[in-house]
Amino acid sequence: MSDTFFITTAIDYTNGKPHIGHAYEKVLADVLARFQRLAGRPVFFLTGVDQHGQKVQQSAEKQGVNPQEFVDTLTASFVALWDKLDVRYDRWAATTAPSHKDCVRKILQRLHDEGQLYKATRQGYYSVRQEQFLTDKERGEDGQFGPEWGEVVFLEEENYLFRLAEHRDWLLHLLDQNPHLVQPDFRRAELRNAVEKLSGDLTVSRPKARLSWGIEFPFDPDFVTYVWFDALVNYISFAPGYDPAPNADLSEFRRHWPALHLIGKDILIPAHGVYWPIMLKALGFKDSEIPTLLVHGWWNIAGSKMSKSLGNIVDPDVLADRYGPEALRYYLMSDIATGRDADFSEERLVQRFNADLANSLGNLLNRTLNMAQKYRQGVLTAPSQPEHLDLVREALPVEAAAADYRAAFEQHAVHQALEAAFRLVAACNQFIDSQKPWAVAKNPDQAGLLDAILYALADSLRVTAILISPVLPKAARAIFGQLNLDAPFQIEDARRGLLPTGHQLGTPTPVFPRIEPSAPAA
RNA sequence: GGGCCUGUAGCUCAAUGGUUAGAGCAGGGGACUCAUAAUCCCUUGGUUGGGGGUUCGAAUCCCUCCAGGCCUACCA
Repeated sequence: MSDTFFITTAIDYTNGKPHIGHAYEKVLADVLARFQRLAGRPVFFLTGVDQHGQKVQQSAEKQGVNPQEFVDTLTASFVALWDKLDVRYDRWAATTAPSHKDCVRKILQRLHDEGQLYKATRQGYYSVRQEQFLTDKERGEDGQFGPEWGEVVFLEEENYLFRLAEHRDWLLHLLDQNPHLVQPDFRRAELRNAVEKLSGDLTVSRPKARLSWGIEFPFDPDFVTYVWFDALVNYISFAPGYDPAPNADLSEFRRHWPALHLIGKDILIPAHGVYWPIMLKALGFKDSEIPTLLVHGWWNIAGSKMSKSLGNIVDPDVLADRYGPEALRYYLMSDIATGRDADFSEERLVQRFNADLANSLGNLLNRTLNMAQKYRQGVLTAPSQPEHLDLVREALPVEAAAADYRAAFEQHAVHQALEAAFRLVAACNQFIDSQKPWAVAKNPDQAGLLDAILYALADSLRVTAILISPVLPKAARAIFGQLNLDAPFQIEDARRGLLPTGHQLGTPTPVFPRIEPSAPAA
């Protein structure tokens, strides 16, 4: 069992610019990774891009550049966006990297040697224009292939196949024995149904004459590998210490593996739920080394799927520029339940930012620091009287919030974790209004009470900053700055009473300036 | 055609078969002045998609229909 939290995302296909779905997945992975770092666990976060394949080859030809140039340009736009959104990964998986190609070839060679790959002839109808085999799905009402396919010819083609079907029962058994392997559980049910129907093996090659932009088979230069043994393999080829040789020393690899694969619901079946575990099994992975799949939902636009043809693509780059990267991160994490779909709304992004961040948390920080400066020159005194300690303990549920927060994160329920953090914020605002520190300040006899109130508020803000830090790392750091703290964030410190008497607070500057509704909209 | 998921307040979501279905936001009213025209209090708002059934009791379990989504399949 590994001690590292190894998280991966899907690697994005470099045939178009990143959209909001790409951004959501990477931010979610980043947030889960940051939470684990906060909890003191070693983290390895792998993400990247899938650069091979026919669409890339075609798009590059259309632009008159070579495929590598084409993918380099698009890859740069992904890298720049993750940088802008503060997605902090540990390694970048780009499938044209020599080390990756080398690993893929070794895996293919090994599976070939062990009889898991075989060559077979396939025949069927082939669209010359689309450069793909057609199934009966593509037939129209009249049983004919429509004009969109252009010239359709009957073709016979040799290809390599991977022995998938023989592992079907193993996979069924594995899924039944390890319910946690696919989350949420309704996705597991879906996958199980699909596995039960599994029949036939998997084509893993394309003849080079038809597709040149790919990894060549080491034992047959007439073929390149087709997506599965290229893209999926990134999870191990870029993992620390993996070596596909049958008797390799995998001790370093095993300190990291197995991974938590964060994927979208569109690629669970068949790629990640069927092909990938069976590929690993064929490579000698034990049942306990099969990775967990965390399947997330989609952001719809006004109830319908985001798609190029509908022209409703949401550009995360534009949103980050318009509202700030952290406003976008907060919206993406707070307004969807992990695993479910949600509706994307720019208006709602603004609403949530203003309500939660500007009005509740930002204003709390501001009013707390202002009062501390006005009444105590920003110097804190820890409460000592039992009645004050009791008052604060009863009013501000610091430990409960932290506990709920952790429990939510263990289930990857980021939105619930944020809710827990904001329950503490709400309690602080209520506490201020009920205690009326501005009135207490007028009575010198109540100096101890005022100190206790101000201390509890500053201390709670410290805890809140820690709790929001996985989602809002920059804002959390800014809050720490105004509290005059520079300690690293750690979940262990999410408990009350860690500020020393005499601690000098800083002065307030709005961390979350309200977004005015009149601001330019889409 | 088969399978799976979803449907709860205007919006986003909660409710091991068990008080009168809750919370946040939005809407309405009020209070306060430390604060980013913020905050706090009160409040409007529901045939839990429809219809049957099981039960002392159903948002929850069963059947059926409707709407949306996803997967899958060689009927014509």
